[in-house]
Amino acid sequence: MPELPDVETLRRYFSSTALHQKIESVETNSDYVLKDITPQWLGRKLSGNAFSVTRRHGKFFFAGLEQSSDWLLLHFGMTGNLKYYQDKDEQPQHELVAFHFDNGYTLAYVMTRKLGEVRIISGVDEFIQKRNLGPDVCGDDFTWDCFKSLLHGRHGMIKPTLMNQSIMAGIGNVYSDEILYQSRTHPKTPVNHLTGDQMHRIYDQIDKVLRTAIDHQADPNQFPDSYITPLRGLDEADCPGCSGKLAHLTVSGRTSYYCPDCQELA
DNA sequence: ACGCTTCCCTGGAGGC
DNA sequence: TGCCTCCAGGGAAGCG
Repeated sequence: MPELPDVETLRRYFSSTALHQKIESVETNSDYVLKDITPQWLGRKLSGNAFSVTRRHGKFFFAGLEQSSDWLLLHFGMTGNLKYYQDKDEQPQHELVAFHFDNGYTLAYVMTRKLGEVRIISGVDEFIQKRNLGPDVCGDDFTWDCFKSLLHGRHGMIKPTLMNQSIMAGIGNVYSDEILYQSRTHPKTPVNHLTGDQMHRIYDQIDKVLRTAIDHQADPNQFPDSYITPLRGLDEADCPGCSGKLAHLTVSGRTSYYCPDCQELA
């Protein structure tokens, strides 16, 4: 479920392992995830070069190159991961693309369900514009005033609004549930029915929940006891905040976990 | 403008 | 054991 905290954790992993090493070759085991490029072209673009810097916007990861203005773009879909390894017997299953470095190590782009994306792009800001991505919800420009104006005039339900990457970038199904649980808001609340206080709670919890998740390497098992993310998928789990049970419903085609008592629909 | 459905993909779970 | 169906979830596309 790579959402913002997962991708940020992967970005840090990439930065701590794969920077400033000469890329010897690039091996593509499934070209399904390659968009607009061939394995040969990907290899030609990267071989002999080195990654020098990383960026993230929402759920998109970018690695800049030392001797070129191009960027490698990775999107991790629902099941994407990275693994840096040396021995061949450590090679992960479902390694779709392998970046081989001249120090003998390999960085693997791993994904069971192939709903990911690998591209070479010429500019990050240009890509963000072209994809029509909203501001990154952990970015400096995602202020309270910004959040207010993004919601202004909208009539849709709050959960799909938080998940809409062209309104704001980074929140997916799992973390929208946590943010709404922590701010005691029903996922189906129409945006124009939110009170000012409720909106402020949601804004505060976007920051709090995502930073808490990043601080714990996006591992739900390490999240605070007051969080419901670790309880996803359990049947009739106890609500951490009241004596009731958690429930789930479908909102715009996705399963939403919530507490019917703590998150009443106004 | 918004929500709903369908599709993409694959592995794990549950029913028969 | 094996087959079938459903589900997970990010995102795009098409429809009403």
